[in-house]
Amino acid sequence: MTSKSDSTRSAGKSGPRPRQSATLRMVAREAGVSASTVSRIINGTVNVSDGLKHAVEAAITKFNFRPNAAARGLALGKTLTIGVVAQAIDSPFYGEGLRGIEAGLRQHGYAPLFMSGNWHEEDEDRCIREFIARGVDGIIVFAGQLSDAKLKSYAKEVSIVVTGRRLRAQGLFSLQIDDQHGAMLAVQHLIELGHRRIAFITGSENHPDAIERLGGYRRALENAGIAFDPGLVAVGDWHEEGGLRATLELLDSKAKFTALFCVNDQTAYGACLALFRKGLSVPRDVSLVGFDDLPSSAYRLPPLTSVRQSIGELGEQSAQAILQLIGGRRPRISPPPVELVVRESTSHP
Amino acid sequence: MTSKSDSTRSAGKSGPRPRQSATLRMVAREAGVSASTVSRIINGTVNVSDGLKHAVEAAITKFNFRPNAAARGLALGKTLTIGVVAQAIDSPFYGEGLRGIEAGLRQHGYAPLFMSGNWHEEDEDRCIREFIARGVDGIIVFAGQLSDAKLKSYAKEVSIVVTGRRLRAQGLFSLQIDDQHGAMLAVQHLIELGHRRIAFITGSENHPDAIERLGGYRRALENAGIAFDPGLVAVGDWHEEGGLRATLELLDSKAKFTALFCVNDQTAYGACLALFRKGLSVPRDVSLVGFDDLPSSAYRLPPLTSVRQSIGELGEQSAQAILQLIGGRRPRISPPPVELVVRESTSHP
DNA sequence: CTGAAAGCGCTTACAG
DNA sequence: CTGAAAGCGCTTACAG
Repeated sequence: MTSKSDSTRSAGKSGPRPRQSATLRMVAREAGVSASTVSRIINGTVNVSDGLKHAVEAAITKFNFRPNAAARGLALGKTLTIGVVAQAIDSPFYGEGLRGIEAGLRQHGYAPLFMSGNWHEEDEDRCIREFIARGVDGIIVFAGQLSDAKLKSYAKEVSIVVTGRRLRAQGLFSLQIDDQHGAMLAVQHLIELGHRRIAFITGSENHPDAIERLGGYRRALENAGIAFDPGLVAVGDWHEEGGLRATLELLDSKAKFTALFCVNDQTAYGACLALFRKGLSVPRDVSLVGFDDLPSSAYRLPPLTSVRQSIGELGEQSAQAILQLIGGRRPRISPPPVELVVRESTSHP
Repeated sequence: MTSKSDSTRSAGKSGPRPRQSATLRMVAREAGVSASTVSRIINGTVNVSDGLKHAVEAAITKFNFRPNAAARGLALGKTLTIGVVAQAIDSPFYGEGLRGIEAGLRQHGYAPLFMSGNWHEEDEDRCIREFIARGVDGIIVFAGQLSDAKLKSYAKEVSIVVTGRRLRAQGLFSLQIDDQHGAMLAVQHLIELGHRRIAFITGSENHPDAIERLGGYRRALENAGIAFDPGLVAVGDWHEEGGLRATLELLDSKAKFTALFCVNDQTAYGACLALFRKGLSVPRDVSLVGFDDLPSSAYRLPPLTSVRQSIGELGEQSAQAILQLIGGRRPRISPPPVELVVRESTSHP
């Protein structure tokens, strides 16, 4: 960065630290046995006398020995690592799912390797290749844009669990929350309150979750004998900004509505601000429902009615599923239920 | 889970998939050279004729070869992996930093291994041990509770970059945002608007960031000749809930204040709801300032004035720093600046 | 029950 | 420039 001579000089001062942790051999010598024996004791693949066991354990403690993961991985052909294609590691919504994955894996000695797919097919593809190169034992694709075909093809090389779509194939398991049902709960709630003109802001038009939620919206209307009006649907971007923009569009279009269902909470946050800017009050002028039930949603003004999906649980289930798949078992797991959480952003029209 | 015979049966049907990716040897044979040569070509440690190079590249493409990371790690003594002790992988604030780390590392062929420390000394400790066992090349401790002594001690085994505190030691580099300055910006802004009775809600009492921000608050008051009143300080928990509770306490205590500075945005969200519940309006009755400038803060009602710290940039810098440290260079990096973002939650008293 | 040996897939001095 | 060989640290049939 600065002058070359300078960086060279400081390199001389503090060179790279040697990684000189203890090895199996050192422990074995200390305990007076062979490396094989130590290995077997550590892995519990043998019964030994208490004395020996104690001696080995003492040596392990003394050296603070922990088996080298790379060596073990190489010998075993597995790494106790699961690659996780996270779409956006900083998403307020998905984060909880990643946490669930982490928790679910840890119980079994596995650790997740997270990489961001950025909702971008190419990036997700790169992640998966990288994971395979790193020899992960399995991969969890937490939502995303990858084509079903590609996923199936990778599943021939490595076990894969994918969330957010329905897909069956050898070595592949999918787990999906019932988006359509969730959307129906939201819209039915509005209908029960007496609303007839209910607008909807979707995420992106081609996203499976968005399609499912739109489907639920339409079905709920239909069940109530309310005609679907395309003029009441606007497209956002899953974020606050899109919600703001889409709501302004809806408002400008002069379409009349007394309630607004948003494809997710972030969109609803944006919608809220748009309504505020136009001098409209929630829920007095417009009832508002989101989807996801983000932690913050209970603290909005007013607290937001939303559809809760336990994404954390979905993460845990994904972890279980991939472990079962790796173990050669076909997972039998059904996704966590969705549930409507009624707060103060909805009322009678 | 279910009946034993059942799970055994399905195991028979779809056993664990073999990981049979190509090896160096296969590529070498295909290209008609030795494994050494292929290795050298891949690593660019040799100049070869174009013909040979093409032959090898063709073989690599044909087999879709990617070097086995465990083997390479074992041979090289490094893994191209950096362990990251994230406190809460699902935090709306820190997530952006993790993303920055990921981006910063990728540019150099490194990948992060994230684990959650949960703001819990024991967990953080476990993470670090696990990382060392996995042979990571370096560790980034992204904030947390670990004692300085422990950190210094680990730094003898592996290079460490830690954020959120100031600490110097061999093999260790720390990076800290200027919390005190940020807090001063916030409080000065309130003072300039004409506020004299300014309350503060802190996070946890012993957290370094909280202490620094409290310090900034006090200094700004002092600079303006306003006496510090302990009755105007309440303790939250960094989350909405604590902000809500602390604000109610403040309100119930009958302490008079026209402005409220919160240790972070999530706390401010909670405060906002508390004020609303008490029939107070922001900013008419109380001006409100947060800290962090979460993406959602621009979409609060009203949009929240906050102190922005570029946590994403901090993540990137941490990545650069750890790579430099590993390379034996002493990092020269100064943390990203803080900046006040004025929105609509503050006004004259 | 336990040890010596081979092997996991790569890299890199060491010789040609 | 290129190959054969040794070695990274572990696990696990294979013999005793």
